[in-house]
Amino acid sequence: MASDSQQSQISLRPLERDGFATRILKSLTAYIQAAELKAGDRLPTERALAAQLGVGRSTVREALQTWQAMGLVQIRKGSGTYLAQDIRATSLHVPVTINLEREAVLNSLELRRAIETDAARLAARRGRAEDVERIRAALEEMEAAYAAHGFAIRQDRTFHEAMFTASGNPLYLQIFQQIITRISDAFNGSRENPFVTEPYADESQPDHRRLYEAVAEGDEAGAVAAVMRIIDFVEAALRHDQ
Amino acid sequence: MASDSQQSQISLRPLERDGFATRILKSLTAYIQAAELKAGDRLPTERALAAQLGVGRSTVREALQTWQAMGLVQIRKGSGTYLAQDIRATSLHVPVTINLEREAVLNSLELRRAIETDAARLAARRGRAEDVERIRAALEEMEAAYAAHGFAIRQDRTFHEAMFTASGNPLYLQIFQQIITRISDAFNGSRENPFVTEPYADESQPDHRRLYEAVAEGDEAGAVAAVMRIIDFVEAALRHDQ
DNA sequence: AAAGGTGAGGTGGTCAGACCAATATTAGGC
DNA sequence: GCCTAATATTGGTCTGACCACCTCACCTTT
Repeated sequence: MASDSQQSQISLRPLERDGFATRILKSLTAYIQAAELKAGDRLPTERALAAQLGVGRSTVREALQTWQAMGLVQIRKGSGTYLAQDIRATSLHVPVTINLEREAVLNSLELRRAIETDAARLAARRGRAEDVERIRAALEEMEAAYAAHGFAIRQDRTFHEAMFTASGNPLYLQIFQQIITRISDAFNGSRENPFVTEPYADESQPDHRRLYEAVAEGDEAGAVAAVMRIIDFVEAALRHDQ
Repeated sequence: MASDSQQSQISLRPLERDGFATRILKSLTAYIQAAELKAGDRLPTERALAAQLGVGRSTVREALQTWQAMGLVQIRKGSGTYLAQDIRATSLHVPVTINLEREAVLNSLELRRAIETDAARLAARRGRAEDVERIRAALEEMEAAYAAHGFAIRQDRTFHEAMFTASGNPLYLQIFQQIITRISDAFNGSRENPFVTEPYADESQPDHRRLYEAVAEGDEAGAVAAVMRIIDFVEAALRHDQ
């Protein structure tokens, strides 16, 4: 019986006899590394891949389709297949399914608060000059855009991305970019006016500057507090809007 | 000039003329909902889908391949295609790419600390009897398994999943299941002995019980503290092991 | 010389039909 | 009744064809 429990716990499954698709992707990964292809570069054509790999074109297509689903490549009809990310052999690709219930945006905001406060704290603790400089640049662009047009959605996103980058934990940036913003986009995409949070922007604008200053000065508590206030504003805007 | 900047900000792109694949998936989603198919159920055969949708079989295959990449279906040669998740029309599927550098596990632990402390706090605040009961059941199973075999990896995971469920924010559970544990698995898979944290398990065992008690009593601070100690042990084990 | 229009070739998108390999089902023998 | 072998079903792959779209060089027009 003890051995039974053990069997079900020890991961004993290095079998996985992959189909062609998996092998093609491995081969392609090796090729991409060897050829030093970067994001944006074009891959060989489907016909060329099929010929060089010695498989049918439909098989190549299914493999590439898989990569597209994982966001690794972008297939453009009539043009070619392009790398969408820098690919390394050690990359792990996981699909995440999110049920867009009514509270999905508020839930994502809760998640954002949890990770962004920590990210701000880490950023203030590290205080790398290079990171601080990038945050400052993003901040000034955001303030300029806001002064000019009254909104600065893209610049705001860039600012927070710089924050997450400065935390030194790439997972934070990934979750922000690939989960939180996508939920937000999906939510905004189904509404008439996507600029839900704009009327509140001028209230949170000063806090963005305080956040930058706190990070620059290594003030962890101040950075966390600034993030809390910023997210409070977003949350208030959302609740008011719903 | 102002209009230029505005153009680049306002999202003016509701075009996206999807290929067949996307339309097939939409149609399939509707069918699955209408037929009330649940996870584990078998989908119609590729040939049947092609005939009913009026498209070629290869097109159906590419669409299903996409779903498999997203983890929605499992395709079994010679048997059929099976639903791997309950699918709703409102589900959002995002691919997340993680670079498994050396520090990926420590990074994932940092992420886990950020979201699990918040999840524990929320769980203690809500204190739903049903959730508390499930946590208790998982705790007792874990303690029993640990007393019997000296390890309880699966039960430990179930316990924490019950915690995340009790938080009321499904995003937390998803990130734990689909990102954190997969990073951990990928890391363990490449090592001789996957039970890295086991020698430390008996130290963190009491804290699991304290975490349960804090949640049951609505003690938010106590729950957060217990999570912190648990993750401290895991982190210590990791650092010691590396 | 610069702007806009045109056409040929390249590339992904789709289809049909065929055969293979793994699995599931059925029919047969004990 | 149970095990086994023949058969049917289903996904996996290949081929070759045609279409729709994009690119880009070439040409016309201004």
